[in-house]
Amino acid sequence: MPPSGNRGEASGPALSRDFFARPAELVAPDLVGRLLTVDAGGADEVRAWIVETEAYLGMRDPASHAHRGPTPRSAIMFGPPGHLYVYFTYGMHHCANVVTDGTGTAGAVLLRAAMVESGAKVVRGRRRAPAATVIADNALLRGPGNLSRGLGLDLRDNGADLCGVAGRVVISSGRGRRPPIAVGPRIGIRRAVDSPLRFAWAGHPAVSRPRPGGVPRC
DNA sequence: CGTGCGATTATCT
DNA sequence: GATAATCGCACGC
Repeated sequence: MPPSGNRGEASGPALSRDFFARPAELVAPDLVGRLLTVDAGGADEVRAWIVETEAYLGMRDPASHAHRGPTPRSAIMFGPPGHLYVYFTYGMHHCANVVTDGTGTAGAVLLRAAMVESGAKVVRGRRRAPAATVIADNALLRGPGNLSRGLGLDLRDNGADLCGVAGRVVISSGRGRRPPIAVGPRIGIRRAVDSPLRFAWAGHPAVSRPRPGGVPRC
């Protein structure tokens, strides 16, 4: 149960479209520490702090789905910033991205992990764990597949506007200091494996493994 | 601590 | 027909 009436204002204003209209490698670290809200005000509301992201640089990035130009799948990344790009992979997982850069220039930030702030019960209901297994709060939204599953994001959310008035998904600025950021190479890709485009909240227990470089152990 | 593997299907060549 | 921005479990050091 939410402890007390912590309304949306405590998380700061929603990020504007201008925030996303920058190169993905700048937006990605800037999204770490922001608050993600899904289904605000509804019975399934979930709020979570973004703790890990990766930047995909469009046509100049061999690892980006947009590398070879627009296709039916990648077209959304060439559109206006501040929208969701959700894709299905490995026959069973969805991954959620935020579209960046200006209209006509492809770019995206993959949301890799988040820490549940409220709505953990809703998330547990979506994660299918083996019977008698309890998933720790830290692990509920750890990994891009688990994050999308736990937040209920799938292909129906592809193209959703993050900056609209009544959108299902909103990212707000948060309050207080920016968290310390650790940087490392991206995970699970076959090409451009060495580019340091993975960004994480340094030392945060909800970050997926392996932890990016320079993070103090424990 | 690390590496390896199978599950399962939308998307691309 | 091949691939894949994953996950969780198995196994070895």
